[in-house]
Amino acid sequence: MKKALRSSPKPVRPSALQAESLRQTRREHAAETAEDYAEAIADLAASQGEARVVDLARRLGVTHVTVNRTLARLQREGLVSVQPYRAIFLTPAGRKLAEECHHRHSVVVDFLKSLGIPEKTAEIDAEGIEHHVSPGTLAAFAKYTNR
Amino acid sequence: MKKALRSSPKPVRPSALQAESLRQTRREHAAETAEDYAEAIADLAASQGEARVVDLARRLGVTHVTVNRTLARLQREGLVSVQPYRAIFLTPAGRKLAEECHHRHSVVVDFLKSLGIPEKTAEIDAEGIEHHVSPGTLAAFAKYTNR
DNA sequence: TACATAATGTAGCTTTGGCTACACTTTGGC
DNA sequence: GCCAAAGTGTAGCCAAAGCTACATTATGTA
Repeated sequence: MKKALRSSPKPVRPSALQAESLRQTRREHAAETAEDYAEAIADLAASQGEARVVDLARRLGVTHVTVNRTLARLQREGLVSVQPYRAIFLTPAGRKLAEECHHRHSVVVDFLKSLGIPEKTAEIDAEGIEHHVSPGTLAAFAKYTNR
Repeated sequence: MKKALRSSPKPVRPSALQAESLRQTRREHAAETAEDYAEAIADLAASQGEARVVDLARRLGVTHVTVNRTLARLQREGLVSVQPYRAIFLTPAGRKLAEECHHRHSVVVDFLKSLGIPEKTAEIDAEGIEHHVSPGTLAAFAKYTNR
């Protein structure tokens, strides 16, 4: 084998770190859906009294079928409580998650706006960014916003 | 139906905007993998002369099987060129993507570090954030870093 | 040159999250 | 109280991205 060319034992850059970062990013991904749902359910409950499947579907931009199946998973995971043809409720764990998400979302949006980014762009980018912000980075964002 | 409670025609918050944001975030998601692969291949080619499946697997933190199947997709999409048992090459489109990603990654990492976030955290968070940063936000990041 | 080992490829499974099409419940209004 | 329409549920399809187990190819070295 051409040792010099193929898989040198100690690569120039710490690929192990990058691999771990990417692995973490991927792991987070399943949780992102849960966060979006929790936040949407909390919002709907606050603004309309209860969250229904159609409302969630509209809100999340998917069909009611996808909402249904995802809710089943979230129930397995103990975040929501669903009964056929009834409104959707967050469990205490789900409520906690929703609150954390809402807070994180606000911090990210405010931070982006304080950088001079227009509201609409800030909202769109925050939706993607918020799930990947570590506590330390979130704190730095908050600190900058209130500087 | 309880009109007041269920799916009021004009919700308080612009849920259509949120739905669109989320839809966009999801759409981007398939592209994230492509970006990670393009960047990794370019990096490996630069540092080791060529990119091989095992190197990519190590780098991305997945098995060689996953790398293989993903490469097949990226070839369908015209980003890489692969031949059995041969090194992996980026097409011009793939190279362009890799350069953009590398640039975006650098900007995000430098920005986070300039906020006082430690290098390691900055790297990890950037890996998740970089795929969701719009051009406008990226420009704002760069401007802040060089302020 | 032969062969052991590393690299690569393939088969087939899983989960997640999309979808359409169709079936069944609820419910508001007549 | 009926019934159409809205809401909800189910069946079954797809693609992406992960995996293990096994088969095949390349290649450095003895």
